[in-house]
Amino acid sequence: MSVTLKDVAQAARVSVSTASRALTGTGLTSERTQQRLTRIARELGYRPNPIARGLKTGQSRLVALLVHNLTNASFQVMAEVVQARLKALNYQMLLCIGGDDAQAESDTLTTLVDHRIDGLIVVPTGKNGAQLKTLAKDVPIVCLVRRDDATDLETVLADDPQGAYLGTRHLIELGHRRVGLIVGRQDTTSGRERLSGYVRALREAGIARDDALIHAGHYVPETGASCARKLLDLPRPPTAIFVANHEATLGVLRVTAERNIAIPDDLSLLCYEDMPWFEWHRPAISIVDNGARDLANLAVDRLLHRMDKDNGNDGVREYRVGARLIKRDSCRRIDAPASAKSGKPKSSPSKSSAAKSAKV
Amino acid sequence: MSVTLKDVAQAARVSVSTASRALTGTGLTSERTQQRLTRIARELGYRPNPIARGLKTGQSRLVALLVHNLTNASFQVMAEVVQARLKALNYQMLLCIGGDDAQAESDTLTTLVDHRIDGLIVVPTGKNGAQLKTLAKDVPIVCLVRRDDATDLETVLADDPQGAYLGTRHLIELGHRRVGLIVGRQDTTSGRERLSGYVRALREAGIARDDALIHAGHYVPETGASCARKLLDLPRPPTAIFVANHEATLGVLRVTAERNIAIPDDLSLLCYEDMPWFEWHRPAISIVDNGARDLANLAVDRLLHRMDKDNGNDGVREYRVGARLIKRDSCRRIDAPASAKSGKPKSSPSKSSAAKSAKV
DNA sequence: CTGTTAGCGCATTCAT
DNA sequence: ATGAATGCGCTAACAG
Repeated sequence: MSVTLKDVAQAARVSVSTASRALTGTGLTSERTQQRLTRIARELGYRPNPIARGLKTGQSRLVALLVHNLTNASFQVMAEVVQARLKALNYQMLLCIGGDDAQAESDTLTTLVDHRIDGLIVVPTGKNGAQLKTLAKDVPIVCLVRRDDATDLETVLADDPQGAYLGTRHLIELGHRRVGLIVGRQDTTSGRERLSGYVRALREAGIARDDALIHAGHYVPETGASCARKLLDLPRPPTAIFVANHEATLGVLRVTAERNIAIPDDLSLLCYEDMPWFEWHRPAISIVDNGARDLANLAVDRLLHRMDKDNGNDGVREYRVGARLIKRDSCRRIDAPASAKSGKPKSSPSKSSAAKSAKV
Repeated sequence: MSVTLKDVAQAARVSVSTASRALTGTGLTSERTQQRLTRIARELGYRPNPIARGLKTGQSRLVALLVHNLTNASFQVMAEVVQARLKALNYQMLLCIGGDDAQAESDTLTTLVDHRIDGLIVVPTGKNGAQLKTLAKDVPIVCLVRRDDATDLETVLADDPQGAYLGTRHLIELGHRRVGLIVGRQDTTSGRERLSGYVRALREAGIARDDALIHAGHYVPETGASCARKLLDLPRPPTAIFVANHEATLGVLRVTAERNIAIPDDLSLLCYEDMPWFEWHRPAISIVDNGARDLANLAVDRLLHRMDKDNGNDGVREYRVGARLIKRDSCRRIDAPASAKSGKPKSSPSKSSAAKSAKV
């Protein structure tokens, strides 16, 4: 079927080992045979068999990325980035989707090491720490986005405390004193950290924390919808909502639409993690950018580093990729904390007539 | 490092071959040793090495999916579906992203067969037909979404002619006589077929085709924006736009927003291929569902079929997954083809008051 | 610098 | 029903 090293060797009248050395460029062959072999190999259309090579070397040229899904925009760009980076280095990406499920994660992990992957980037569920720890002895692992507290693996995290802080502070600076927060499950790193950033911004501004304004939930649109309703049904509803649970954003928008709440006129909206359509949306949605692209790149960097030299457990550390506030059009300044609006019409005719007040 | 078959054999005091037979369940061993070996293997934590096995059998338990990107919602669900299906069968998915680039596709393809993938599902660019044809001799291949005309590979397509027809007819039935079409590049299967479906619906309705209403372009949001502008700047702009170029949808929405064109009051909008946020959007966006999930499932089915028995080139055929019209809220009935509207204000209060004018 | 030998872990042929 | 032997394609000692 396909030409093997043996074929090349025979054609060149050398031994297989010489052929191997020449083609792998170990520098242990004469310049001449090196070039000759290379040429012959090319002519014959020789392609080394990674399987055979892998059996010998214990390497597979396979690197796995384990994420929860491909619905989350951050995971999408991470997958794209990782795959692009790896391809450039002649690695193939094994993309696995764990659904944030402990069992699925566990199964996948064992299968992956079975396949002798050369490296792994994983968004851990946090429930298979022991297993991860064990596997880490055999294969370089980098955790991404979430930390697995039961391990001491190299980890690349978003700076969620900072991101949530920046976002919240932004809203406060715009005059909002009642900022609703819809955040992720508190058993996840990001969920907890974003809450903490929010709390800190409040504290710094001397605003009392009001737990009625804080809702944590699963990473699904429905969470956004139900939490938004709860917030808006409050006797004194928030003037701004910070949706720090990416997936929940859709649900929140749905509710504001249902209730004819104009953004940003009636309510300021700030979301976490960018999505392609956020900036095309009307109004363009302001966000706290978690830096998905940079997170992925850094994770790859770190993984390659550990794969390269066997940097054992030395220098295992945690990295943070800073968050950035990207102001678009979904947050507005408010003066009067509540009560009647001054409402001068805004330049945006299709919007609620109350628009203008936003500006001042 | 890890326990090998040899270890198991030794522990069981049998030969490696017996161990192999027992564990692979060839039925060529006594029931007793079979069970005994299984038990011992489990106790020892034996995991077969796919690399070694692959070297022998020529199989890798690896199946590749080659798509253009992960931005397109259809590709996202396809990746998720393929990966889920394969995982259940103990295959790993190699996800490759070709960017709709001929060179990248070509490179990727060779790398994949190097890795001895057991099967391939590919959304072809259409520019590497010869190569695909060659590879198909070595590995089962199923084309997805696009056909590569230079090959005779098993292909799973969306029923784009039907989908575009259904969508266009729907708009016509709502009273629209001037339906703008923003469609994909005409050098792609789907681009051509969607145009043809549109044309057919027009013809059946006795509406003359107006090329000023038809725009084809690359699969990017910018296409949608520029094409939408051209359409809306027409002396007699369309009363409905059918965005049959998925990626272009964002651009179209941007323009309608910029211009304060209310949907569906001023303009009906119908899109192709679903996205999670379409139904959360306000107004919820009506779509022609290409059936991404079913497409992927069928592709996997066909691939498995060919992988299973070596069904050579027998029964190579093309499959179509029917499209479905999903009516939501972005299309409305119009009565007067042109002129002043009878304009009953719609239930959508937050929309522009200027809405009407766009109509004429 | 090159050829010979050995073996990675496993499946499979051929004996028995 | 089982063991011994062979080789998948390649790399890596070990000699020369």
